Amino acid sequence: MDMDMGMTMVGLDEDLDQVLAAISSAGSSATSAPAATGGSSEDDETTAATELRRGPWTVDEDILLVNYIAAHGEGRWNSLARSAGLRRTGKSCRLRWLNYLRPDVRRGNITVEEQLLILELHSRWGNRWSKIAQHLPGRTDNEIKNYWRTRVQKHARRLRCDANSAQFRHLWMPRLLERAQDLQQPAAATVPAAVAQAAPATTTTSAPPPACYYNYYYDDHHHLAHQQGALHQYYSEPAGQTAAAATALSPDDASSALRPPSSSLTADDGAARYAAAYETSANDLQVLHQCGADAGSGPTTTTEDDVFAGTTWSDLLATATATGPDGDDSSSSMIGLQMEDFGFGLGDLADDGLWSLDDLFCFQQLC
DNA sequence: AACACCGGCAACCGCTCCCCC
DNA sequence: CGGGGGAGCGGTTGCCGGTGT
Repeated sequence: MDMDMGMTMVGLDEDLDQVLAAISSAGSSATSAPAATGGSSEDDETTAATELRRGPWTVDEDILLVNYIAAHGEGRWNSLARSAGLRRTGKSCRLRWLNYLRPDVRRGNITVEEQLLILELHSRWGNRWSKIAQHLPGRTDNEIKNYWRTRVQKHARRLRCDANSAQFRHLWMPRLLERAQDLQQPAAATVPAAVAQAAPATTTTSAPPPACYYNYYYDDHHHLAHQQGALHQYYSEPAGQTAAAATALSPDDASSALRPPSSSLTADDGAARYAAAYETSANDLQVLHQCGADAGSGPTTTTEDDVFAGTTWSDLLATATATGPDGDDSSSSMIGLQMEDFGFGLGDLADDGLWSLDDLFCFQQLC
């Protein structure tokens, strides 16, 4: 790739900090001069006008783009790029805005609940990343695509099956449900299973998040959301919404470190756990949905074949679990998946009663 | 300490779709 | 109805940082 490696790399949170700091200190003056161009003579300006920049975005370019969109709005990307003084293609500007600078972009770890949704939606739609992203507020198609190509396919390789196959979903979804339940256990510990299953959506999200959640949230989301709120005057997000979202977020790779101590499970315990896991996941997703809807980025329906028209996250996940990957009502649906489907009981699990990748791998060998 | 390898991810490319004239 | 331009989508590339040797 012929990227200009001499320019400042932009792509991490600290770079966004630079953008914000620059905006706060320079104010609107940043819009007057495209610092990235640097041309002083007419010849230079002519050259600058004709040569398009490629590669990583600089802080100055981000500032130009953000300020211009804040003032004039999105759309007409080619003319926007010219008007903003950016030596970028319209496509590049659009991509940068949608995938990185847009105020409602949520970055950071994909939550377990989001992973479940991605897995289910991908089974339904395949590589329709933008369509899948519509049902994950704040996530971009690019992020989901990268997540799928890197992590999901990696897991599939380790399990020696195709990431697109029902076989992989049968193996991986219970694992994700289990993790979702694990991450909810501190808040749900005092709630009887029957009550938890019948509880309203807010039940599992009203308690303060565990410390690990809060740190994650503060570091990766609140911090970012707060800064972006300052950056974009037209963007405001009530603190309560982000706080609610914080309780619903969980680290993507909290897996083994967050496992509870060893426990002995009965078959009934297992069934209850899966049901509870499903409930808490759905509840969390509903909270996320509510936040996203309030921010104007919740699940939307734009096509006639959108099976999730007018649904909440709970409905959405329930729909996903009630219908098989190919639209049937087979036992391959998520919540319909019972341990006996695998031909062995909970007693075959590891000592801690949880599934690990190794567990799954061993099971895979048995199939 | 130096090097190699690999995963994650931002960005680009090519294609298709859609809208306007 | 057809052409042109803009927008969007999915696939791919290549850099960067972390990790292993």
